[in-house]
Amino acid sequence: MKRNTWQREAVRAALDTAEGFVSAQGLHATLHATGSPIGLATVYRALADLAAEGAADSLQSPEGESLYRACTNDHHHHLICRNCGLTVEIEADAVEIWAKNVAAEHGFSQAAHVVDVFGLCATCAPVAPSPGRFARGASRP
Amino acid sequence: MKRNTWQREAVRAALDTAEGFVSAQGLHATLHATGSPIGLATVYRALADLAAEGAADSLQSPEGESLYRACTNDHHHHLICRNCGLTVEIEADAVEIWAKNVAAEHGFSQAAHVVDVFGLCATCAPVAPSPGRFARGASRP
DNA sequence: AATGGTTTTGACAATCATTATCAATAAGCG
DNA sequence: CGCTTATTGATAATGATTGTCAAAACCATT
Repeated sequence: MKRNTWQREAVRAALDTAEGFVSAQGLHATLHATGSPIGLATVYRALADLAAEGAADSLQSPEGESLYRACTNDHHHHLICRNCGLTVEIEADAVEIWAKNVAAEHGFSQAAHVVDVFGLCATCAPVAPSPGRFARGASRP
Repeated sequence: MKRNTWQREAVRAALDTAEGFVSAQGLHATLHATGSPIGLATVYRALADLAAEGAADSLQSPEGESLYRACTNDHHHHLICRNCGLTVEIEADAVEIWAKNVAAEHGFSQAAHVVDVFGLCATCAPVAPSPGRFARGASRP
């Protein structure tokens, strides 16, 4: 049976509050900063559960960290500033269809896709390109 | 000055030979298996160099491992079997344009994108879904 | 072919995110 | 309230990747 604990609620609340994507480590740090004594392992578990039940979605930053964000439950992709982490949700029906088709054309089933765009947002574009949390090169366009 | 060493050639050759994407660890294991005494750190460095100079492209498996593949130097994306690692190169001009546009529309510059489709290939679809090297859920479609 | 200045290598330690362990705790049912 | 069992959390373990640094290799030059 699944039980409701204040820890899980805390993680869910912190996720809802967070702007853009956050790492499990970052979320744990945030929670601690607000006085919550929640354990790190618990944050990982709660995030994994939320992602599994569709209440959060996850992606990997180019450095390989897993990032999570509260999910509005409809499918979308993300435009992420590689300097400040600002995230914009983008809808892309065209891409959805394309992904499904291209998989089918090659005999693939159960297709999942990773479609995310990293760049510099209008605010960060002028500043020095200090490699922030979202730096290392993805597959080059 | 950049120097040519047999180690770098070995990595390049092993990459060319490999089917689909391989991890640095895997490539190192393969090289050892064929008798090469190359060091693990060297494989990492060689792969990073190859990726930096555009001779290889890299992506992250859903588990967060960095995977590399010899690059044919024109830009494309990948359709990857999450069970056996079979990789199909796919071209997607439409997606290229879409990514560029969506970034521009939101004031983003220097856009890079991560567009890869994971699924089960025709061969693996029937077999039991044993979670192979490419298992954990990406952003759900 | 020998020399010398630099780059590269490789064994190993260090780092860092994530997962496993397992006794102690707390949820929810009766 | 008491019992059963899922959950927590401190810590150890894991596993990929990167840093360190002396020794070896590369290559232009002599």
